[in-house]
Amino acid sequence: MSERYDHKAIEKKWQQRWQESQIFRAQEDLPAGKAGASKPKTYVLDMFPYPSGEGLHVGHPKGYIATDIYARFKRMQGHSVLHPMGWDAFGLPAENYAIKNKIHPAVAVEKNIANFKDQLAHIGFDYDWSREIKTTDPAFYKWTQWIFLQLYKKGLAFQSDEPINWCPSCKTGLANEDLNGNVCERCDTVVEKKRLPQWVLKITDYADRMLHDLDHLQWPEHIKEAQRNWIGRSEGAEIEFIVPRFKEILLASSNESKRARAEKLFKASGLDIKVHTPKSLGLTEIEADENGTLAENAEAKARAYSGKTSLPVLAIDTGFAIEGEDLDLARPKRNALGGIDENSLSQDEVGEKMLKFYQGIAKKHGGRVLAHWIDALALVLPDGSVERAEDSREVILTDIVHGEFDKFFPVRSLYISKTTGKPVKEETPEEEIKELEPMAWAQNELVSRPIKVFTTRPDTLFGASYMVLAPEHPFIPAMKASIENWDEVIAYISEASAKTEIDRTKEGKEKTGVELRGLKAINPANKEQIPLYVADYVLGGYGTGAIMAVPAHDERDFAFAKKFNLPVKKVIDQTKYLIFDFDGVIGDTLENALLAKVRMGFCRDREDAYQEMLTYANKKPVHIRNHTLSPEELQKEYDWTSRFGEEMRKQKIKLFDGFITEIRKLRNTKIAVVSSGSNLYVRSAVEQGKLSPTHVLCFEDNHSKEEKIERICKDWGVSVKDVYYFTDTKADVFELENFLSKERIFGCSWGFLGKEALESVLPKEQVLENFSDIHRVFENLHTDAGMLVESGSFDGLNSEDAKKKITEFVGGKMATTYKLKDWVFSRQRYWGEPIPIIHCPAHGAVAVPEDQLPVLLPEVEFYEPSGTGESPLANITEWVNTTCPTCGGPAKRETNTMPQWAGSSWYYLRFMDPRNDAALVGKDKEKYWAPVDVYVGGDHAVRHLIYARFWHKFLYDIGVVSTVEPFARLEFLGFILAEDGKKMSKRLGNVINPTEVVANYGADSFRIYEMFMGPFENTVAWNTASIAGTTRFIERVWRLAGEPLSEQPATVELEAILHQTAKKVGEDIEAFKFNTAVAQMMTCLNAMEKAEGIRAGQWKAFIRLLAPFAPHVAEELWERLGEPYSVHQAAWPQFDESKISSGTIKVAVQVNGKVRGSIELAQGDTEGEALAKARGAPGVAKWLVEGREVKALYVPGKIISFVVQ
RNA sequence: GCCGGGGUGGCGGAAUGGUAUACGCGCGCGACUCAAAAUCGCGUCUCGCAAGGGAUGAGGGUUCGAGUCCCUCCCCCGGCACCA
Repeated sequence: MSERYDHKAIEKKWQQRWQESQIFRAQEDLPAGKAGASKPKTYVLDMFPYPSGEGLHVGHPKGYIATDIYARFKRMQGHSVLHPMGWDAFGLPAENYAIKNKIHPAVAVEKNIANFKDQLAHIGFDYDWSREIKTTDPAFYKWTQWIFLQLYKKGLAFQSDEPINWCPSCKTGLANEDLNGNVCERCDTVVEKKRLPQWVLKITDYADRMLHDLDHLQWPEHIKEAQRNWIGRSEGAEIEFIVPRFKEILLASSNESKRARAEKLFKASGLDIKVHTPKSLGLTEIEADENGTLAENAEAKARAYSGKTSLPVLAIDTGFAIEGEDLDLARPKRNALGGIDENSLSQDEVGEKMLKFYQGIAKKHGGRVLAHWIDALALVLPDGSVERAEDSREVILTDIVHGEFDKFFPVRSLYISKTTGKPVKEETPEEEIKELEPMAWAQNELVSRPIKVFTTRPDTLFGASYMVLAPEHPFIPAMKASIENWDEVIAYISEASAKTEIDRTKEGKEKTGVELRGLKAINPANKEQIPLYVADYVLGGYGTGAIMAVPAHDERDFAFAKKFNLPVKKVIDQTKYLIFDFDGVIGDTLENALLAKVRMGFCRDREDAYQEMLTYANKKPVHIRNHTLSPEELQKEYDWTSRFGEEMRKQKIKLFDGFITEIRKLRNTKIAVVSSGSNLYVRSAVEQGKLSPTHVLCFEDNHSKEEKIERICKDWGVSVKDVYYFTDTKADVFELENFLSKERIFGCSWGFLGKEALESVLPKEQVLENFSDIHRVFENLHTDAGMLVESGSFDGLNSEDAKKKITEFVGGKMATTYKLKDWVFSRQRYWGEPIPIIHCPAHGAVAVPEDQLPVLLPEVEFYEPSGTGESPLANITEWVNTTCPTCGGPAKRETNTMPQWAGSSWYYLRFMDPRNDAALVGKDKEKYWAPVDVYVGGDHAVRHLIYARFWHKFLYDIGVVSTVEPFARLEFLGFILAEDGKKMSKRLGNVINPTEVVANYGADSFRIYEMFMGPFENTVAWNTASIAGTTRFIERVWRLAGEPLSEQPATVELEAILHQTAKKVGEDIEAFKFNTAVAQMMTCLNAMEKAEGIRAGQWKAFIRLLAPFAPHVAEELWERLGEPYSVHQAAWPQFDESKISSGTIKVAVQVNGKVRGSIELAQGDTEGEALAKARGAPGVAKWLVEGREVKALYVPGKIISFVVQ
């Protein structure tokens, strides 16, 4: 075989043969035979491409090659493999392409698909084309529509006209996921908010499950993290703050005790409200003539009259609320209405009269009429809109219309029935009546307005010193009448809404905002009145659109507070205590005493210190650990510690120095020293200013050292009250426990006594044993958590506990919010699946009956978007006009279409059963193939995957699929950049066409090159010059195939390499480490070229290993070896673990950590033999004689290591 | 800012805590050739004549032994980003 490898001819030959023989057709090996011979299955899937007009560049096939290799590998391992391909052909890009090139999108898509398929064909993929699908095929989108209908039936698809993102360039609404920040991801146009009727899918219902199930998926961490980010779950609490509406309130009753009681109750809720009674104001009746002219009155400008009680209802300055459900309506006196007898008139007629009366007053008195006059009325504002009167006390009236009283006058009794819990009725017996809690008074709608906030830190509630509302918060217009600086506020709001979020961010996060003057909120925890602001750093779309601001414990709030000079109140003490038992580290042993002398600089070395101590011992007894030692005993002790204590000694010095270093890094940490104070190390550290203890804990069994401790405290600057004795007297234990009950305490000790003591009073996890623990606990802990201070009865609690307790205390509830928003599912474009809904004037939105699916996308001549927010389909009257499935009456079709992501959210299911007419996937087939075992792709990490997971979980819930997750394993594909390191694009002219590469270098070479470029998930620049390497590799294989095979027994070495290769290639393919698999095959080839001879079995094994990577050349060589077609159906080579090593092992020999030589070890060598060989090894012996050998280490198969001194 | 992943020759990159730089590209030298291409062989981190020494972003720690584990800092890539 001396001819050159003719890749063109050979590739063509086998590509044809594969197609004809259909060997890659996926076959369900259904366990129908039940003989138990069911093959394992593997479903390998690429993210199906959108067939763009640009065609494929070399980056696209990278993933396809990987799945192709994987699929071929699995097939050779005896799996039944599904490896399909299809087209994601709906969507904006296809439509925009069509508009630009003046081709119908359907035509363009067909053309592009043909082009793609042609390009793919040259690379030699094993796709099962019999299962090809495309999302634009009615037989496919019938089921996309079907899924939509199921969602609709379960209430998960609903209509909404909330403002959505509108791209003025693409002329369609977009989902949040379709944006980059605030610009359309397709055209970089800044999106606008537009109110359009939209279909929305309730993806948020699945947020928790999608989050939770991520943990079980074999996906790259960064993709899981992106999903978690996007779902953005945060746990916290919803808490209501109330904003009082009035400074003064008028009670309907003139009962003085009631008045005092009301005032007291308001006060208890933090409301500073003056309560009046008609009597206290000296008001009796309204005085106005029929023209609306009010009589002069120093305080009241009018009075009114009601069926039961005469009372004034016109405000003096600040407005009033009226209590009492028996109060109908504040009415003018009969003479003010022209002396009519109301009873002779109908209610409407009375209304007419009163309307005129009110209008008269409004006209005469500057048009200002205060609320209670008009609680029963609605206001027509200058712009024509109607507003509820009760919210508009200072609105200028141009007109007043009569309204339904009950609807507009929400009076609540301050008394409720004990049994029903409802406001009392007149006939309710006294003993049945229960007064509402103070808070309920305060929360009465007449008295206050609530603002709900979401916070993750309810534990900081006592530190909330102001509130901030998002500019779009509805509270602001609702309270317009009470806002003193309305002009300023409305100016800020309109400015903020004109700014895009990008602008907001660009402005360097400089905080802006405006106070809502005239309003105060009540902090529910401490009843303090706090100001309200509107500021754009609070987002309308997240949480409740309002926050409580805790500047002391939130960065953003802090920045804002600083700018607006707002109080910062610290309520979390982040100080942590570290209890440290120094005596435990440097205990009272001889060794430590000696070391202390050295460290203190009194002695040169240990020996020196000992001599000094010995001199001392000869004069006076030496005390060590409460023992008195004679000089002889001292000598004994010294010898003993010299022998056994060296290691310990070294360690202790390290420990102590290390500890001091670490502890000095700690901030917000108070250090309690456990010490009798005699320890020289501690003293030296304190004296050198390295350590500043704040507390001293004395673990002594009596107070005998009290005096000494106090002296030391003085030296150290520790207050005596911060000394705690730990003795067995109850009082002391109590005191210590008191100190230790602060949960920010950690103990650290290496001494037996100290450690035991600490463990007896601290939870085990708070007793630390080494520096890294200390560091972890003190630096990496959430710095925001801590112990509560200045928080009333909650002082001393830790953040975690306080969260629940404070939330409960203020009547809030624990809540969870998500960043994920419901999926805006309508597109005002032509090229998408029609939404199968019919709008009937009588029955509203009606689902198209399932037997009428698919709703075909009509043929049109003009498919350009209208730009008005109407779909182009709206103009096709013959399509739009239909009949209602419910009543048969005339109705209109929904004209919006689905987004591009619809089809791709379930297509992987269709591949399992692509031609099924009765179901989107047959149950048996689904059970056989699901889930996708390996899913390969890049990009789309968030959107496509989140949408598909959502739909899949829904399909699971309605019993269509049997797995909770669609993609068991995901492999992320790194992109290929152009040779210039930039993204490949037609515009930059740096696109490399795979068809050309294949033509020049061959498909197998191309495939191997793409796999060999680097780790699969890496983004690497294309380098045409480097393909030469893989081309050479293929050609060398070809050439070696021309050599005669050997009849000789295989050499151990070559056999070993082959088994290693079989092992590594298989493992690497499984792990998607194709680059190292290729490297191993190259190594193997190098070895085979150098070998004396290759046996037939070895060569055949190699060809099979190569087959998934280079299917054409492998197939050709396989045939030439006389083996039956096809190599891709041959069995994957097994390896023999015992043959992986070649009998002798080369082992390195280290001396003091440096490699000095290496030896050959035979399989059966014992440790002794190995060490003996190593000692005699060239280059090693010389290093061993130079020093005293103290340690010899043998790690079998790895290394021999000597330590010498 | 937060989260995730990284930082190793001229380049892409290899390395269960065990001889760093496998494999490939590029480059240099040589063989074959009239010559070129192709192919084959040898060499290719760095300082040093050598013995040896030094290098995996910087610094420190643990270990007989660290690219790999721990800590601090710097830089790059990706995601999120005023998310309460």
